[in-house]
Amino acid sequence: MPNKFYVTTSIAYTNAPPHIGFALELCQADVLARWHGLEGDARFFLTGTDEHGRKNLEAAQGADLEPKKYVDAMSAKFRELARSLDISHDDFIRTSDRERHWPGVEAFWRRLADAGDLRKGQYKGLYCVGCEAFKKLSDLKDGRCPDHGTAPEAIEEENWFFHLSRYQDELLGLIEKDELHIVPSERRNEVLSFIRQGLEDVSFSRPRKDLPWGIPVPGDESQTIYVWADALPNYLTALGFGRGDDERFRTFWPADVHAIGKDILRFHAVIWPAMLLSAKFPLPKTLLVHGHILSGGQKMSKTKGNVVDPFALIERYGADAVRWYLLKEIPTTGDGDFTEARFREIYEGELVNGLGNLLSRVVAVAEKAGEPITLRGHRIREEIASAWKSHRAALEAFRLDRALASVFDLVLYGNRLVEERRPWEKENWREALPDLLILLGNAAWILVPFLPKTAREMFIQLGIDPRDTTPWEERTLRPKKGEPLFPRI
RNA sequence: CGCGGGGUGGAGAAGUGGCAUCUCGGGUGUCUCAUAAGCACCAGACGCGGGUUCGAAUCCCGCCCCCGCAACCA
Repeated sequence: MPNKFYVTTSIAYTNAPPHIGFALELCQADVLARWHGLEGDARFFLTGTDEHGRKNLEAAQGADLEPKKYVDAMSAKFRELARSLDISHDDFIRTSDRERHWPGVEAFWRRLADAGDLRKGQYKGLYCVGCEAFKKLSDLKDGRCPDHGTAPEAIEEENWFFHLSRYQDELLGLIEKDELHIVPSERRNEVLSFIRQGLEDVSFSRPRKDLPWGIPVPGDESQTIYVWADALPNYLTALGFGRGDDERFRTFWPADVHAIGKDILRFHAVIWPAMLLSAKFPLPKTLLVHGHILSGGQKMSKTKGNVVDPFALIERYGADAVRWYLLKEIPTTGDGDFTEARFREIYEGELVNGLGNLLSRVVAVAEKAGEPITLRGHRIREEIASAWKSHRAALEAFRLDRALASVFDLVLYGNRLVEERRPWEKENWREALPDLLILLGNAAWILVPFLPKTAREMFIQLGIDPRDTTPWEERTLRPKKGEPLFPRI
């Protein structure tokens, strides 16, 4: 009986085109999914788009499109991003999908209601008439709306509320015991201290007149389900929850990893688990929280003109180069920086001159030997074993950046080995090549979940059949030069 | 005293008590198999001030600076 592994990204909000930050999240989740697949686990990898809400409606109006037409087009761009990044997702859920998403959301809502956790209440907020929207204190400048310069008025409206406060203690206990494991620990601390400050009940609906683009509250057509209760259950609805066919749901829930950004930590670490407790469903096991990608040390913003377009980058350098940068250069759980200059440095230094050139020089010599190479490597067994050991430890700790660094360590070691053994000299190649080929073969295997295309190309050039399970020492390879792994640009 | 992080050579990072590590960039030398790639060596750093200790980047106190959050915005 194989283990199951269910990993998700957050669903991307469609009011703007795909952002490099979402590319990061896709890559992280993809590595975990591919890795578990390789380990023989039954894996399920979900991503998708969050298409309701006021901002989507406004964006559609701004583009002079029907909301549905607008989100169809935007959602397609996110799918396209996943495709061009070689993401291996098994499903793509859309919150506007009335067949696949809505029934589960409604069923989930009813479970919360049945648990006695939904009640009508007064939502108090600061309403800016100019914006026709509620404002947060942090949105205001000197108590005034920055866009209109007017002080918002305090108004109340009737909403459905979720009894979040009821789950405060239970939640605290689960996170303290790491039954809901939050990675990294700084984020866990943040959540714990937030919960200890006391949780308030949270508004789960909006009047339909203010928020017409969304799912109506079951049994109360005057209200629309608000983002938490609409978007978060995507992790369930994609598995078939609420649609009668719930075999996948029974197999894969709870999620093993929700990959999310630090900006939505609270929703995933507090509101979502509380909703699941209320619905009597098991909680996700791990929240993997990544940071933000800055551009030249600054937040990306359209006005600064420093927004990085993932498509242009992939077009120019290839999916694997982008994956390498996002997975290795950006600390998995911290903030990272992105500039094209830095990207080029890494591309040339690590991929062109490092990995690509090493493969190239070893394969070239092996080909010139003019006969198949029988692998009898043994002198580097320790180095290989230690690379795998640190790789695996890093993966298990969700440090994908360090896990990838072990490949680069092998590259550095490989280049030193080439200098030391001088395989291009006739009397040396028989002795030197087996170790070098084994080293590259292992590097390729480590790379499989990270840079799938590159790994495949390495296998081809090395003459390795990835389905072959005989020990390295019993194989004979016929390496053959191909195109450079990473062309100079 | 709202909460949580952080400040290590020119850049990016590792390092929670024992000679400060790695990559990029700079300099010098060198190999010639390779994608004008590789390898070796050199220069260069622990925000500031106290304290604990035989010994502190690491622990404690104070200060300065930066970032995120401060709930209904994904």
